[in-house]
Amino acid sequence: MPQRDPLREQIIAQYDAMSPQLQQAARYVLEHPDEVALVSMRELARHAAVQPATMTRLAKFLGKQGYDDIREHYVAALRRGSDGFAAKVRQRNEGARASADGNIAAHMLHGLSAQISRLCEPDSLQRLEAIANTLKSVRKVYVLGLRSCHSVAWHFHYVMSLLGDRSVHLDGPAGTGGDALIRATPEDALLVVSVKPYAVATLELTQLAKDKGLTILSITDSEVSPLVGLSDQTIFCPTESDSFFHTLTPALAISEVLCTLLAEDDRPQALDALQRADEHFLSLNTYSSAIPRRE
Amino acid sequence: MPQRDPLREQIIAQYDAMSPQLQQAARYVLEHPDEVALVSMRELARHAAVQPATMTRLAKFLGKQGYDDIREHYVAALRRGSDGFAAKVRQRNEGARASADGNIAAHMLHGLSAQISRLCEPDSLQRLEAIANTLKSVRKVYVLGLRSCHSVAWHFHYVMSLLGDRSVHLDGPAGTGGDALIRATPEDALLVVSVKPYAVATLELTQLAKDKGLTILSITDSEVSPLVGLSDQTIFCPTESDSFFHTLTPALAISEVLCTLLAEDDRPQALDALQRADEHFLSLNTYSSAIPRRE
DNA sequence: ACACAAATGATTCAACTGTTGCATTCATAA
DNA sequence: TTATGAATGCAACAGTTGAATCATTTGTGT
Repeated sequence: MPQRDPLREQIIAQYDAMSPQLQQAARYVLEHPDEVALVSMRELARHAAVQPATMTRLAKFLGKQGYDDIREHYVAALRRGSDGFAAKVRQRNEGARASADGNIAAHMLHGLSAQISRLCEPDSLQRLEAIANTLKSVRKVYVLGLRSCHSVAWHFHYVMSLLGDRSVHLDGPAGTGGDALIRATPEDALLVVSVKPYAVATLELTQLAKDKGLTILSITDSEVSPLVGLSDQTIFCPTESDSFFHTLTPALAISEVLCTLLAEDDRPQALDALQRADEHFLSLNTYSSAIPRRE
Repeated sequence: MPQRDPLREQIIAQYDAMSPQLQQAARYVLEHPDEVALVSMRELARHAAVQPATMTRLAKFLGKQGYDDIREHYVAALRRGSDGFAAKVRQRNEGARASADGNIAAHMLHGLSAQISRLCEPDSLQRLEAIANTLKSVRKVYVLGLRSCHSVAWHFHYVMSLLGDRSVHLDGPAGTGGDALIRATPEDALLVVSVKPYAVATLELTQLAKDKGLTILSITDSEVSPLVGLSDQTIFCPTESDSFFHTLTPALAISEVLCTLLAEDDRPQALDALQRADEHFLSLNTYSSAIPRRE
């Protein structure tokens, strides 16, 4: 499928020699080749969060005479790709063959894609927004997810911790995970993630939080999950997959959507918090090279 | 192949009512739809042997507000067409736009769904299978994912740990995460997950593992990720999302697919391992045994 | 601490974009 | 023929494009 693309290869080859801004521009070009052909340089630069001049400089850096040389390349590629439908038919066939060959991976990915897209049903969206609204209004958010759900809970907490200090992750070594609930009040909420089989510790901690008067929000897998009875609000994530295991990809998607809704609620504050996080990590040398700019 | 194109049909329907010049312009547009998206109006007019103004007039004649409406139509068509794989995605996107009155959640979920479905491209599938094959053949799998990628790495390790003891998670308190590499040998592999911005510690540990002769497999976000140069095999996951944050949902999907491929490789053994895990958890009362009755 | 070079941001400019109003041409009917 | 109205060509427009220039910041070696 990947037709040889000399310019693309050239960009990759010279990438390491570029300045940070040039890298950012180059990376965007690599990831959105069609856009280069379809929009103006300035718009491309805006999307890449880069100065327009940087695109020109990228062209010069690659030895081209100007940005138009780059665009011309991608225009030509797009022309070739779209007109001769021989290429397209070939692509289709390859894809079809791959997925028909009893290819587990393709089948599973299709399934995941469908499950996530099914989360767009009105009912789910409504629940998502409702939970997001509750999360906005509370003082602190305690996040609980054990065993397989740890990844989802942790990720939610991690993103939230970049935005402020309202999130507390209920986890820790030596069974101390629930200790943070000591200071919880009825003005707080517990976001709990659990899918079948439901860990006893999760249910117990949830019950404890409920007794303390916290608002219980849950991400779980079924109407008959034991969490439903304990929760004020619930959103359901599909977990069925081709394999022995439950999938947590839809649950993670839900958690990411929640984070986005929360951040979007107060954009300026979110941007401010992220700015501060950036500076923090910069001074700690946490990340390699440049930290991506946000607009 | 010609998907339903309302504008095209409209042009054909109104063709007979057009003046000769308009017909000439319309004819050229019909026969070279890509050109409309790829070149300027004046150039298009030149190729069609028509006055520039005629193109504007054609747009008005079709009830559009201006030429840009026509161009936008063909740009959109080209965007979708070049995706090749995303015939379904197209429908979804249209649906999303219709139902999304600024609905962030729906838009984001649609995007995630599309990204995952794009992983079904032959190139990605091939990389997935290749990595799975390598993973099958090695002695131990060390799993590394820091910061935002922790969730993916941890989840992979968790699932693998249910299947056997071949997986080692490189994480731990007090910066001891890399210590497990002490006993690593060239017969082992490192599965490393990292997306931009790349944590320095991740790159350093990966380099260390590479020096020790391990096979390096990586899940990362770009051809120009610093991991590419360090890795024997790489699979790419999209990370773009509507929000400030990168999304890790596609990366998690990839990791789950890898787990499935590994488990599927030796079904009986996987089932056996799971059986033993079940018994273990049962004796520990880890999971809530019965789903609570409700009426 | 300093100077120096590279990288980046801001400003400016000529060329080009799509659009519009007006002049010209053309076909047709009286 | 001439009058009439549509179709067409032309020229000028405001806005945008990609590029060049200069000022400022940033990083680096001494």
